[in-house]
Amino acid sequence: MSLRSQLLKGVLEGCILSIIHKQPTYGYELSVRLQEFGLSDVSEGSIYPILLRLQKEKLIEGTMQKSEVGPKRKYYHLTEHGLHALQEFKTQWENIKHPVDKIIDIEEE
Amino acid sequence: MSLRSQLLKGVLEGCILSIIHKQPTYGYELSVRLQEFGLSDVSEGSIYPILLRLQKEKLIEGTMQKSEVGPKRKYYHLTEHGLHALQEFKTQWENIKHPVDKIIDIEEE
DNA sequence: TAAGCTACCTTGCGATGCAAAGTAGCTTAT
DNA sequence: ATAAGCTACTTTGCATCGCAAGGTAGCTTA
Repeated sequence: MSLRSQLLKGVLEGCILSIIHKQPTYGYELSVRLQEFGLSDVSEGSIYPILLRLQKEKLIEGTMQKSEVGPKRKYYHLTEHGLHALQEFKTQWENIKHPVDKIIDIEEE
Repeated sequence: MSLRSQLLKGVLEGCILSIIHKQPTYGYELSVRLQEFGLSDVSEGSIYPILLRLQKEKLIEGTMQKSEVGPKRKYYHLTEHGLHALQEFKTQWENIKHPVDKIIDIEEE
């Protein structure tokens, strides 16, 4: 398991919550969106289990909808509970990001 | 296991490498240094296993040294291999940090 | 001599990302 | 028609990591 995969732990879940919050999205599109944002090579084997887990925890809800150009899609949207989880993620992310950035830049002291 | 713990995966190891690189340090002091930087409540149960793992992977080397005010301390310093690992961590951290910050801030689009 | 700090080590658990393998609908080329 | 290729979702099991919990022991001070 790569360093990148370790660093993504918890992060990926938060990113998915954030993207879905902005606009209801389905799994396959998430991999495209993540790539656009710079998180390339996030496989479906990562995304779908997260979606199922988030649904199980009642943070998101999914509904199947017909597509006019392909197979049916499962669109997910955030619940009230999921919104809180997103805010909690943002807080924790900032709480870690700032110390880490400081620690990384201690060379020019 | 908390969200914070998940977000720290891989991160803590990188931070420890960075602190040791700046100046050879021993385990107990690391918990103090991390706290000063804003990573509070990082327990010894997290730090010592990481140090042993890093040593096993030849990224750091430790030597026992007498202290004039307490028990002996095991000071660690980075190896050549460890310096490469630190640089790799910095790169990966930036590669993830920037996309995540973008994804988190998509609300005001 | 007891308390309290310093300093180190070990074990086992829970959570997560992810590769791998599978199913199936739809579109386009042959 | 039918094969190829894309879209789209699911499941299983593994590897890894942070960390709580519990333990050992030296040193200093009350």
